[in-house]
Amino acid sequence: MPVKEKDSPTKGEITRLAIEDAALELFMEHGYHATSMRQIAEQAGLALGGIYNHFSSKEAIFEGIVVDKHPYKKILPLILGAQGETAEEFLSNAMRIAIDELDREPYYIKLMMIEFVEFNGQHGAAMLREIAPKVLPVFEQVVKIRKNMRVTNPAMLMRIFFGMVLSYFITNTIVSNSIISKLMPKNPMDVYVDVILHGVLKPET
Amino acid sequence: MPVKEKDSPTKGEITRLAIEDAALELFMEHGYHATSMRQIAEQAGLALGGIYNHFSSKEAIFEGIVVDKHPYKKILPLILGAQGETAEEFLSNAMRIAIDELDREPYYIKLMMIEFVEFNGQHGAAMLREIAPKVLPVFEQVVKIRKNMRVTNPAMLMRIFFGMVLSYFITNTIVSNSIISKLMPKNPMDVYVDVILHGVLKPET
DNA sequence: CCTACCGATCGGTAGG
DNA sequence: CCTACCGATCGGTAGG
Repeated sequence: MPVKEKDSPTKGEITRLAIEDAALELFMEHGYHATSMRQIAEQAGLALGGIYNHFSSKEAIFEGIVVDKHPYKKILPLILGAQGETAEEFLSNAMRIAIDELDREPYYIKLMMIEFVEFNGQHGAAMLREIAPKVLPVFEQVVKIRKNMRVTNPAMLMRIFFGMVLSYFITNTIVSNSIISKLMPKNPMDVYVDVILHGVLKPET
Repeated sequence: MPVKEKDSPTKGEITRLAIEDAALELFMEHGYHATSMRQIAEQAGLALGGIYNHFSSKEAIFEGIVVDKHPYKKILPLILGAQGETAEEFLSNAMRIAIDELDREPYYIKLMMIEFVEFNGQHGAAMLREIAPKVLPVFEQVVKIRKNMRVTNPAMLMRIFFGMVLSYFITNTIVSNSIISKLMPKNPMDVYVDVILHGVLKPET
């Protein structure tokens, strides 16, 4: 008799995951509409019809990925564990953690952009409704702990933080395909973190 | 005899423009691959086959739009004309001009993202090769005029400037579809401009 | 610039 | 989970 592990995935779960992984890879490369169900099936190692035992449609695969692969589940605990003494330390650490993690698994940024371009942000708004209540308190804490902040609205601070990470990744992709990458400093991430904290100007002393 | 205006567009040019405008609208709504040549033809008011008198393929339409509709032609002169006395004034003005213009014609941000998602940034790198030499000198000037800047690398400053504008728009779209828009300040653009100049922290005085 | 057509491929399903 | 199939639609073209 085989040992029955409580949390070992069933065969169905394995196949479902294989389909999601295959689809994710193809979506990343070509976007949603340019990826066919036949390509996904082949990449996942089963026949076209087999997919429909696990997902009711192509869009259902996309939605499954958006939910199952969301990186905030991994990133949020890391950020919560990385409290610094000052708000400056905390924000700096948090931003590095987020960028590092997304650098290691860059798929999600692109997934968000696919959603934006090919679905007009339908799933994105729903996602935000789920995540915002969990992430917003972190920024409320930051604003409360450190009194002398320029940005005191927690939602706005969250937006700037998130937008900054996004902007780092998009410009990073554009720049790395270009000759002007040679003109960049070696540590663009440090510069980004520094700018969000202190701005591009030196204070007038 | 009809008066012959030197710069009045020919009938062919008018049709070509109508095709580009129709395609742009559809690309904005559904992305590239989800838009069909038949939809473009219908929207432009001609038969499918007629398109091929003006464009050799669907991708050629996209490339035509990327070139013809590029907003830097409109934005760059405005920015050059808006010199402020200090670098702070100049950067602040430049960012407002760029955001205002892109707000009035928001198509281009989305076009860039379509390019990123569905073409993996192929045309984007080519575009950058053309634009960077014209825009980079502006930032070189800024860095030269104002000595006490935190970011002294012109290419990096350009990247941050461009990324900031991008981040403003993407987060703006996400937020405006969401309940958390109520939590935002009334002037998010002012906050954005302030942050890029001075950071989220107040200086330690 | 349109009509009528091409082969290819699409998402999805029936039946086993 | 696969085989074989469906109708619909795709980008593109020939011929006028």
